[in-house]
Amino acid sequence: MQRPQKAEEILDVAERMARTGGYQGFSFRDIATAVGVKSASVHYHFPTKEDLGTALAERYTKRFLEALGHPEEYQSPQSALKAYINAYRTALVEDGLMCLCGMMGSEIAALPEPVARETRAFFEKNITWLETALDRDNARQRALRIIAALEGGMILARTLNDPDILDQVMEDL
Amino acid sequence: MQRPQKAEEILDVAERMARTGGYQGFSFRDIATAVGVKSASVHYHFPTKEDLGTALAERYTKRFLEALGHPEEYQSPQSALKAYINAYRTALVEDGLMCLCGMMGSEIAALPEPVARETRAFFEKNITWLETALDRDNARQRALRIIAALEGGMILARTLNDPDILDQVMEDL
DNA sequence: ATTATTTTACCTATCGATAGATAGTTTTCA
DNA sequence: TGAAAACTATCTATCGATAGGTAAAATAAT
Repeated sequence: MQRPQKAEEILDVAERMARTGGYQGFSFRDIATAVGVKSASVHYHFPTKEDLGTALAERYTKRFLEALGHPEEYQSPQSALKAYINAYRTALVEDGLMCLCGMMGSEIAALPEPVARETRAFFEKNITWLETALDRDNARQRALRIIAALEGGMILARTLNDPDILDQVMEDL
Repeated sequence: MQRPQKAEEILDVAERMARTGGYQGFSFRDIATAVGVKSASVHYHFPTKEDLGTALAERYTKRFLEALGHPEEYQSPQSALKAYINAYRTALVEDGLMCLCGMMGSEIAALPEPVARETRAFFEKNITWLETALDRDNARQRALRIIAALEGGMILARTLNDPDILDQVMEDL
């Protein structure tokens, strides 16, 4: 069930492109060139763009949640929240990129259904993670607020070219 | 200096497309078809896509701020904020579309510089508007938080197909 | 030898953009 | 006033580049 190494390489390149220009921001040709193969080889691993987009969102969601671990394992809701916010900060500062699903979420009405479904799944799972981590009244509302602030904060920080904005937005939230 | 009627029609159609699929989400051909002319005629009014994208962001920003009016004219910071939030809710619920500049902001690294500049201007002007409206300590930070919550809230509301999410995110903020 | 992978070579459709032409309108000026 | 010139807005036709996608042949790995 594990993916061939080349397929992972393709996903790596495609993810960077998608987190820069969205679903329409990557092409088989450009990916192939960056990986050092022909575009037909990309089609071999991911027959259609829909397949590639779906795999992209799936892997992104899986990695994101795995990096966080289980919310119950944190010592306090505060430390879990801190880790959650830090995951976004890392994406923004170290990768210098948007959140893949924030990107594709804003394009949701233009996505093929399977890609849209997987994008939705990212947010649903994130909401659940935060609800569990926060564990008190209005947990869902608080989860929504945190995710919205992070996604919007990333847009602001990147657009205005000031990574500190993300921290300013999240301070004491 | 006023734009021909046809040019406005082109911008109307292009805006709807851009607010669905981003900067790469509209094409001269699709716009032309929707307006009922040939793509060469769209190029006549807007020579390059860069020109069209810039005009799109400019007009969007102008209309958005004009609809809000001057922040000093509101009776209280609360009522100004309420009006500001309502502008986003209208965009989401009535138009059923993302904020144009939230959309393009997430794509910022993939935009031609003039389009990126105009997108930045939207947020700078919005921050200034809110800073004036709020008028107290930490006004900039509060402005950033409000805009981030609204842009992120729109993404969540649209992705999860639940307009109420925007209100839940903004409640008492 | 068989399977997994990649390549060559191509297809159709669309992209942004341009050239050249043509009516219709507006402006200039003798 | 009326002819000449310029401008507006559109068209047809085409460009080179790129999009996603496919079939068949070649190569690599087991």
